[in-house]
Amino acid sequence: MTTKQRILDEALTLFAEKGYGNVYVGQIAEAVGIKAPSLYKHYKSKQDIFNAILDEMKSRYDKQADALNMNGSDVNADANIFSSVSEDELVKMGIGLFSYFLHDEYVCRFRKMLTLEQFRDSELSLLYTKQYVDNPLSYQSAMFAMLTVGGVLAKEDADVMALHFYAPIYMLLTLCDRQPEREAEALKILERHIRQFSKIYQP
Amino acid sequence: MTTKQRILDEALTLFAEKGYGNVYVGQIAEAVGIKAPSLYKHYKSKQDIFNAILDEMKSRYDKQADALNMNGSDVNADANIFSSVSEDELVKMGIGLFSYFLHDEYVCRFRKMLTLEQFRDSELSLLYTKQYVDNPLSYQSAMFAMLTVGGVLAKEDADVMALHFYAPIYMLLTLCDRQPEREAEALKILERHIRQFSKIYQP
DNA sequence: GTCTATAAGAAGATAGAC
DNA sequence: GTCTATCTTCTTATAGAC
Repeated sequence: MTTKQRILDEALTLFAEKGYGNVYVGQIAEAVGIKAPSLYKHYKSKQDIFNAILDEMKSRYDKQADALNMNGSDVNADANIFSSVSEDELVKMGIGLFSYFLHDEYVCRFRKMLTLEQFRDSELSLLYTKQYVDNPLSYQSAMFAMLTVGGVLAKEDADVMALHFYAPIYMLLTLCDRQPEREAEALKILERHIRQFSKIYQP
Repeated sequence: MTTKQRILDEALTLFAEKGYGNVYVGQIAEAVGIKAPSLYKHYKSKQDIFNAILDEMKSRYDKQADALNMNGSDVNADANIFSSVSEDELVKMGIGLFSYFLHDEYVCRFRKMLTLEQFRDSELSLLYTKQYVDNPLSYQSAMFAMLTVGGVLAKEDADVMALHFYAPIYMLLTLCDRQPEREAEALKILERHIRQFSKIYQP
């Protein structure tokens, strides 16, 4: 990993913990193992480092969405998979999504950073909403629409089903960002949530 | 309103917008209409202003919980009310909770401030979780437990029912904190959520 | 590319007049 | 209780040697 990349990595860690305004370039430099003035050979300002993190995030986004099948376009291709999903598979899917968002070292730090900066810039507001609200909901809505057509789940409004499925995952995720010690508890209620979801939406 | 109170009020507004570390005492003073050094006749430091906001919030908490019947202890006393709640009343309750949290001028600013400071201090993490996760869930869990016993709703796990009812409200609330322009849209999906919740939990 | 030295300015807080 | 003036420290950023 080059020094230029290490700067982004350490800066993201610090921004996620303290917020942009509470991190000083000297701290980033120290974390990287160089002196503050050396940073300016790689980035022209502190804001430039922040922008580079944002750019890197955007370039990683498509890969991430593909890995989770969450970019929307693949839903129809996955129709065969979804047309026969079982309760256990739904549990696995929900826990997998939760665990990925919570533990992926890059995704997790980036979400925390966005959480702390979300009110300062409308670009960041939109990015947060897209990544953690709109995209998961629209992907899952398409999924539940197919599951209802396939007769796996009751024929109810798929947008609301997605909300019922995903909103608890989202709330527990933000809870664990604040209080990682509550992860085990969150996983338990998460499983109970999905099993009950599966039960109440039986056709 | 005294100058001392006006300082807290303007500081809270600024902290909720920018975060503690991005607000300077001069900005607070300017918002109040005095010069920075004058602040120090009322509070001994910037941190002291923040602590005073936290103290005020704690003292307001009980009144707020009472107003919403959300302090937990009154649930049993409200058994008569809850034993016969209709779908429309459930919608009204959900929208009322959402609108109160979103529009109460004090609650809203305080929640945004906590959002921006939640990772910096475990006291603030606990406070956020208590106010916006644990207390609403435990109150509603008790409510749904009664509604199931009363035969109004299906006899399912009340903790999970509370999660299904409240998590969408929470997610839409944090969405509107970021993007107030989406409130109308949020209210529509919120009503659809509660009507579908009522339907799928029919006994 | 990294360092030391330092400029330039911002920010929190104090002193003391009024 | 508010002000002006000032202190001290912190912070970003640049200059220039190596």
